[in-house]
Amino acid sequence: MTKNIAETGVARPGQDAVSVVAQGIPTMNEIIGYKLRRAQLFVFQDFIESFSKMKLRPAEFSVLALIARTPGQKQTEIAGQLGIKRANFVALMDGLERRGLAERRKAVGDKRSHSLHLTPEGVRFAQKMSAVWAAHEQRLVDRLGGPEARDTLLALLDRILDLKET
Amino acid sequence: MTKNIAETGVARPGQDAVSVVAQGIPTMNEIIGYKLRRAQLFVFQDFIESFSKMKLRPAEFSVLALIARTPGQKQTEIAGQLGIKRANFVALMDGLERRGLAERRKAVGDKRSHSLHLTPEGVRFAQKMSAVWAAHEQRLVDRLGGPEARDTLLALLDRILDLKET
DNA sequence: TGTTGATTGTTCTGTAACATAACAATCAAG
DNA sequence: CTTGATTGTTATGTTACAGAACAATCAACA
Repeated sequence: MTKNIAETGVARPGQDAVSVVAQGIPTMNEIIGYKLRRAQLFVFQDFIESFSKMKLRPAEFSVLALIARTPGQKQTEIAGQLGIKRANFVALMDGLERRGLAERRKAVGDKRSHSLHLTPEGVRFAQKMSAVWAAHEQRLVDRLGGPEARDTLLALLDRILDLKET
Repeated sequence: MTKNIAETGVARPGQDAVSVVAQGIPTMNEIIGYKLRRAQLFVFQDFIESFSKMKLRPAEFSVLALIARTPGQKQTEIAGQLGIKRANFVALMDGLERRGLAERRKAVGDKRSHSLHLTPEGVRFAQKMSAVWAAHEQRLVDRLGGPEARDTLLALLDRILDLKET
């Protein structure tokens, strides 16, 4: 019995030879986590480029979107919804406040907490922001092959995320 | 005409009141990049916990898997396939070599480059690694609802990644 | 009322991932 | 043999993220 290339694993190194030790070892294409990470990196790349002119990062976008939709929430609430530690949220909010887009107001019933709101300029900013985002999102939908494909993707991602513990 | 809660945006702050400024502003659930990131974080979390005992991080896993499948490739080649800068690859490979799992050999035709290989111990390690990974991956497939759902997900992620720059 | 334990925002600190620039050794091509 | 590109490496900086600790404030209760 003559050993073939795959068994020796020495010929044409790095070309298309596959070693014997590859038994049961997955290809990168089969790994959900890997594909997920690459796709997320690509999407974020497009997002960041889309917002380079507005100087807005993904985390800042999500904070503004949340405040715009339901103003008056406390810092911990917003941070919690986005999975951001409240310690790390401080600097983020500082930036938005310094840029005059959002502001902290003393919460009425609780002197510890701050309720978050958009400034008038922040409202205008959020409108432009949404338009830029819509173009970005449309680009992704095009790549996916249509709105149905996007819905399918979002539903699958929800299956991974839903029922976190149990 | 009486203004309702949504129009004033002041009543029951932070509960279910939705401000007027929310026109056109997306919910987090509609944002592909956001869902993608949350899902990727969740999957990596499960991955990291699965490999906490073996002390193996995702990047190290992928490097070992790549070397196992096609040994003899140069550092830059492996790094390139994984999207890792060759500068950052050095420390990663140092770690694998220090643990006796992989090794750099002088490439035959090129005195600059190193060809990467698994040690005998690295081969055994890669086998166990694959078993642990299989369990992790199966957990994800279960969440997704079956192998077909996984295939659909991977296909959709490929659509995002393929044809990078037209 | 006064005390105790939890919560909120904050600061400080550390770690890991990632990018960029520069360098010596080596290659490849004219 | 010279010039320009490539390989691995070091050094450095930036960013995201986690944890501990703290003062101010709240909520509950003896």
